[in-house]
Amino acid sequence: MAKRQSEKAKQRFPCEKCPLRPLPIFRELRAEELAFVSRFKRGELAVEKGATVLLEGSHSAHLYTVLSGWAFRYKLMTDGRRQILNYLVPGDLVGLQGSLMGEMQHSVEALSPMLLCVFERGQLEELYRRHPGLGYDITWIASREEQMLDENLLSIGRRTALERAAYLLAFVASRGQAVGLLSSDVREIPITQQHVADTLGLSLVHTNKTIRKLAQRKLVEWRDGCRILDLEGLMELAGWEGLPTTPRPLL
Amino acid sequence: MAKRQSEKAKQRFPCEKCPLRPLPIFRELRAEELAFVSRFKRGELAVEKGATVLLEGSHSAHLYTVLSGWAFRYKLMTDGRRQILNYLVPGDLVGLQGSLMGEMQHSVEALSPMLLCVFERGQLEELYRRHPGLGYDITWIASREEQMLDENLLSIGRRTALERAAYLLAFVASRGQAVGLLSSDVREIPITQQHVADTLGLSLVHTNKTIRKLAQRKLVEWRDGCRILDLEGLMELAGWEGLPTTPRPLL
DNA sequence: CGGATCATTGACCCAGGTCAAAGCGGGTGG
DNA sequence: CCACCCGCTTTGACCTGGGTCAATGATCCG
Repeated sequence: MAKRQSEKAKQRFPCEKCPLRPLPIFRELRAEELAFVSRFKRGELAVEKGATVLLEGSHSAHLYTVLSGWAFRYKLMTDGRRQILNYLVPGDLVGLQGSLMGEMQHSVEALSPMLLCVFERGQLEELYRRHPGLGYDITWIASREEQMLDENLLSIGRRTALERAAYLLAFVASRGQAVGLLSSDVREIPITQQHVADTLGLSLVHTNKTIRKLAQRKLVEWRDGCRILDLEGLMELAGWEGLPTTPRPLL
Repeated sequence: MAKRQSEKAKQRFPCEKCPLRPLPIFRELRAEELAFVSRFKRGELAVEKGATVLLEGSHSAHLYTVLSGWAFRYKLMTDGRRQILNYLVPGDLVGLQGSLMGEMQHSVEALSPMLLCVFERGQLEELYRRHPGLGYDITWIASREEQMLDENLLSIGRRTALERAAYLLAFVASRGQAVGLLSSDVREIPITQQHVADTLGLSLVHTNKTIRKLAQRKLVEWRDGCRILDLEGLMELAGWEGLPTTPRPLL
């Protein structure tokens, strides 16, 4: 029943048949809102693994939603120290800060091949004007990001290395799972130990030794990225309750 | 032309004569928006130093704006470890997360006597519907909080103890200064070294030794709270550019 | 005067950092 | 098919930034 793509095929996934929307975690949009989002969408952008989606200091004219794949947000210090701030999975907004405040204060890099829905920054105000409900949704999404950052801050500030690592892997796996990035087919989170180190504020060497301990406890397995063996075990070790299950807005 | 206060005098600062609004950092509201905010406001709440304004896990029916005073947001782990997430100064929104997602995921405590403007959570949707511009402003504020958290995360994750302390004090001082909490009269930030420790993810003892080093360098002075002697020096030590100076929305 | 709350200091210890050197595929050019 | 390189992981040896414990001051307040 797949509709034949136009020659240009800019949009392989029109919003009306968005593969994400049917997922149970996403709140349904009203018909007119969906129609608006659909017009709001400028096209799709495919990026390769390792590509920089947005660069700190830039003034991108665009705003994105992740359609598929993994990415992460990070900041660099002038001497090269890197801090990963959060991970991005399908349904997440990319570049909202830049859209609201002008300049990006962090960079975004793809962890895997990705597909992004492209929106125009300038039309955000119209979105708020025409569909306040969508504006509310965007605030909701920003607020949820804030919550995740709070928890990450708690983690880096107050958890031990082992707890931190357990928390991070449980967190990323939960988020991936919620949007279907992890399944019985695909079980790996596409990150390296360097990513983990730069997220947890640890050195690469110590991160390796810490992950090794998690592996000894049969909580994870590390071959070609990270595979979670025992999500509950990780959560318990970290003292983490898990993600809220409330349905969330999309786009 | 001042209107006589009613006997109850719930509102000593009606929005029209808000002492904050005239400050140069705040964007001006249009007349009808101001009128709406004014009706949106339920009253004022005075809390004492040390009081808990909002508690993690609660479902407050209210949303606040800080009118005067200092506060901080924090999370606790079950075993008592505390992580301070951010500080609040006049103009900041308190409890937005709770309003959007239901349950508060962090607590808020007053660092000094405070005055808060009280709004009703349930009316948020109406605000978005009737005044999309205000909705946009709220998203802007949430996004700015996100930026601050990003920077704090970088700090805890990648800066040394000395850099972290310098960053924190410069950061809090800058924010206080921007809204007139610090002046030639009042020069102290009302925090204890325990607060600093719980913000930076350090022990109290080490925090003390670190602050001592900053004092030796004549960057700060610690008598009865923290007094900043050399803001530029702190910023340089931390490798921090300072707060954006763009005008921000209020309420 | 007795108790609180904070700040300060010294002695000692350990989690995590740094340095250095291997492993271990996978890709690629010869 | 082999040699070599590259990106990533793993391990060991050693060191240090920051933690823990314990005690002492300094104010303030009732």
